[in-house]
Amino acid sequence: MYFRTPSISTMDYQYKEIEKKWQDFWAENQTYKVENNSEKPKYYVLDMFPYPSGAGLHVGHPLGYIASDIFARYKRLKGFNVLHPMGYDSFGLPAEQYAIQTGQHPALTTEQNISTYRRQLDQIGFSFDWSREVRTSDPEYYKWTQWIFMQLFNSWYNLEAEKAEPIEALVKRFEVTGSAGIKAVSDEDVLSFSAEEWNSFSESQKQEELLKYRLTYLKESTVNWCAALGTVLANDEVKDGVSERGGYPVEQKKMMQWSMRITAYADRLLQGLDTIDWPEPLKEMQRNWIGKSTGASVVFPLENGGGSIEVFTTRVDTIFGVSFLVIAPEHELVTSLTTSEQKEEIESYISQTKKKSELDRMADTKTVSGAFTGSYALNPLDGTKIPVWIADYVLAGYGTGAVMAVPSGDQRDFLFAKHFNLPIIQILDGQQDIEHQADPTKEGKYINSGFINGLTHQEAIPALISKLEELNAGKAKIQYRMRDAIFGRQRYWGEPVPVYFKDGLPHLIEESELPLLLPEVDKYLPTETGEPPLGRATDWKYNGEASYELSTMPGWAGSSWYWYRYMASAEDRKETAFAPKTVIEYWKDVDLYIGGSEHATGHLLYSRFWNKFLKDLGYVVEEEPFKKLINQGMIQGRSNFVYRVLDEEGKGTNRFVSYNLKDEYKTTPLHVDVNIVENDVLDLDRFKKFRAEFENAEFILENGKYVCGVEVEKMSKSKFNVVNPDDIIERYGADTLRLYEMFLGPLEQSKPWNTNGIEGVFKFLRKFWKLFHNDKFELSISDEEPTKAEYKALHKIIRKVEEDIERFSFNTSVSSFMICVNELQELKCNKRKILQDLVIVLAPYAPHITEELWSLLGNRSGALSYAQYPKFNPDYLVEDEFAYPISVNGKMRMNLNISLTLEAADIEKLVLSNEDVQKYLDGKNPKKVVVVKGRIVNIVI
RNA sequence: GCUCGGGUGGUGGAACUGGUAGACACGCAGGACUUAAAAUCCUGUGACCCUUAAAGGUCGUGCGGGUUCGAUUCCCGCCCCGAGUACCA
Repeated sequence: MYFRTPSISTMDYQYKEIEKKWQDFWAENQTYKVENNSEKPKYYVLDMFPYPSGAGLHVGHPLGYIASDIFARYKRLKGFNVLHPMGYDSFGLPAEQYAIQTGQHPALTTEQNISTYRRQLDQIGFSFDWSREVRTSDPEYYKWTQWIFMQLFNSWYNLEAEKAEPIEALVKRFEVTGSAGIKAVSDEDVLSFSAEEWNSFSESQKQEELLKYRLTYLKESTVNWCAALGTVLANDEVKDGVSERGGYPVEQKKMMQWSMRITAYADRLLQGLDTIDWPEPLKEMQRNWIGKSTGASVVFPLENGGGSIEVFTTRVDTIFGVSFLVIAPEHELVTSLTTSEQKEEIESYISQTKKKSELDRMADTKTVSGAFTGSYALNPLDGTKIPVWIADYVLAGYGTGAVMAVPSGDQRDFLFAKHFNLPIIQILDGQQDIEHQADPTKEGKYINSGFINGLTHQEAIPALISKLEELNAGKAKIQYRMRDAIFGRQRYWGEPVPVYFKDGLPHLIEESELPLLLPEVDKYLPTETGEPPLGRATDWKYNGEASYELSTMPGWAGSSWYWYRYMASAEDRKETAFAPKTVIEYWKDVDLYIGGSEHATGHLLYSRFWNKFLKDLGYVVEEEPFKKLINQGMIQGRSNFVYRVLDEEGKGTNRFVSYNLKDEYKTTPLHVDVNIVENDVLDLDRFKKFRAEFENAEFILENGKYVCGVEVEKMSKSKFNVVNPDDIIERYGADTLRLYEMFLGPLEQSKPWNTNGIEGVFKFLRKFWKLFHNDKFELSISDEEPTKAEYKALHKIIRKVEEDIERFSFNTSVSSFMICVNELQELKCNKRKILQDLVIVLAPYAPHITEELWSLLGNRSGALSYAQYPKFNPDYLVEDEFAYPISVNGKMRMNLNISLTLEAADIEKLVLSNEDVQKYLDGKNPKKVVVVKGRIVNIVI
């Protein structure tokens, strides 16, 4: 027997002292500092880093971090060299909005917010290697974000090689063979020129042309302009026609903007999804966002010569069913197509459309509207005259902004044709009921369709494509929904773009001049002339003369490569690369990434894009950055309500009625701070202090208690339902918080925060503590050989936790820990051979209490984190008997203990001869007896 | 509308490949200890029926069907909730 006197252990479980002690120990001893060279296999566990907001962490934020920390700690025990870093996505709008209101520099608020976050994170006992922290707003970091921007500027996408290449390679080809034979992803308006012509271009002509090929480029394009935020927004930052942050209106506006040629990677981004282990809904969202459709582009010549309308269609086989063309009201040909008779009608329709906001236009998809231009196009295959209409159901931004309308096959075209009385032509004998609705079928043989009459869908498509190619009137085409990403923001708190302007053309600054620091400004608002805030910086010129780009980079810039910066240790960061090549070759990619699904089409798509680009240039080694990804569910708020009694006039009194009695009164519900409610029972004294007006409140109680109402809502201050992890830790400790967040349910499911069950988890830890101590709370450990039952309890949990962690089922291991401790308590087990292994198994979940017990057991402090996970021995679980459930006609009737050495035939005999079974048989012979060894017996009568 | 999740006790949830539905925990009820309270421990707890009790029976995983010796799990049809997306030609 071991006894230990003074110190923490002579008392009940003292989580506060224990947790403080070990958090300090880990920090002082740099327990979780990772080396970049190791004999061990690597494992990279990454969390989506937070934006450090002023509100601090609430109880929902750490959910994913706890899961990833358990995983990281588990992998260490399993002998992996684990990279588990944390940092801050510290550029962003809220700090800047705050700066605008208060004049305080965003760097300052950001710094303060970060220290709050850090304090809160440290309290939870994460095993992060803080020596590798990154902050996207740190010049030492954004230097490399700017550097990557420069690489993009200096690259083009070669479709033959299917990868990005240095722009010099393109220049060389222009110099030797001109533009002929170049297959590149570029703007549409690229010039055709010979080598001689290229060589005779002026420098600025050359630069202008190259800009059309660069992977980041400046171009006049239609952007989402948000006046309230004073900036453009990317498509993924606009939701339902309003800004995602703040919900301000967004309008379409033409502006000169930096863009990223992400469309060059559309197909690789799509293909890559098949190679990574991500949640299916997330992959689906990315597929939809990329929106690949295979079809054909067809050119319809105009009747009066001079020009044509190009359309994109996925059903070129329906071309003989086209009875009109529709172009978007914004289409560039609208003016020239409009005849003088139709001018008034068209103009009134366009002004009508403009008045409709984006939101109305999306909401109202039922009403059919449009106007006839007065002009006709010709079907390129048979010369049929086809009227050209405009309508707002055709979007300017997709395809060519023009469609060929086939009313018999497309419901929208059908409605339009019915409304304006246009012909509906059947094209397949398989189409049904086209008097009443369109039938998009591909079944049957073509009719009314010229040379494809009698063909099937399969046969018609290639025949049409080759015919169209022959006539020079169309070709097969693949269309993507995804657009190039706008990359500039007219804001202050972001990375400056390392570009200056000379003769109206952009030029990169020298690499040696990085980082281009964010200049000081007097105010964080646009200038009087409407330029972005950087326009306020005085004397901010390149070489004292040339203007810098005044936009800054968008929020996603810094987060599109940060996982590589973590690979670089503090020493590595002195080197001249974002991370040393050897280090990137060691860590390669992220093995497990945990974060929210809200980043599906933003961060996760841009990161994959930049990763592929960096790989093309040879800076990184993997095509996909995040091998496995898990979405943690959202933790919603759980609001509590009190019910204020109303008097006859409907005015609020100072009486409050308990939830189940409220229907007997006229009441109005009132949010009450969830922190003064426990298990939905209101703490009356604290309620009286909650607000001055409640000081003399009276209560109508049920069973002596005031029961509150409950509703699930978003966690927010105004609903008084925010639960701060600090409060939970104060009351129960970090280990309880960690276990409880996992115990709440499956990681990926969204669920409301509800502290109702937290006591059970806390009790479990106290029981666990007691296993090591006697009634006087003195350490009491036995070196005796454990019994079979004790070994069995231990080895059950060893295996269970392994299985659970590998499938990210953290909630079920917590239950199993409880079962194990209950069993050991029952067995009064205090044997070292059992408890020490149990300490290791529990360590990833509850690192503080286990460290304390580990050292109380006489082990070296801190060594627990790198201990060896106990080896599961199935021998301990072997049973010689099993209580077979005996079913009769599928209904479980009883259990019979039968030796597991018996085979099916013997079991059957044994069961049928049993007295109780005989009762069910009632003298009859069973029709069939199913025996599954070790599982079940089913008797069919 | 389309796509993807999900419907299990009073509550959170468990049941991993078709094999004892409701583990574990909360809550609730009763009891022990205590002058008392807290803490702790013990017992019970899906619904209904029968019974003094022991025991027993019927129903039961959103609804309706199917496959199977056996279905929360597989198949078909429907209802409800949540998320994403939306005139994408």
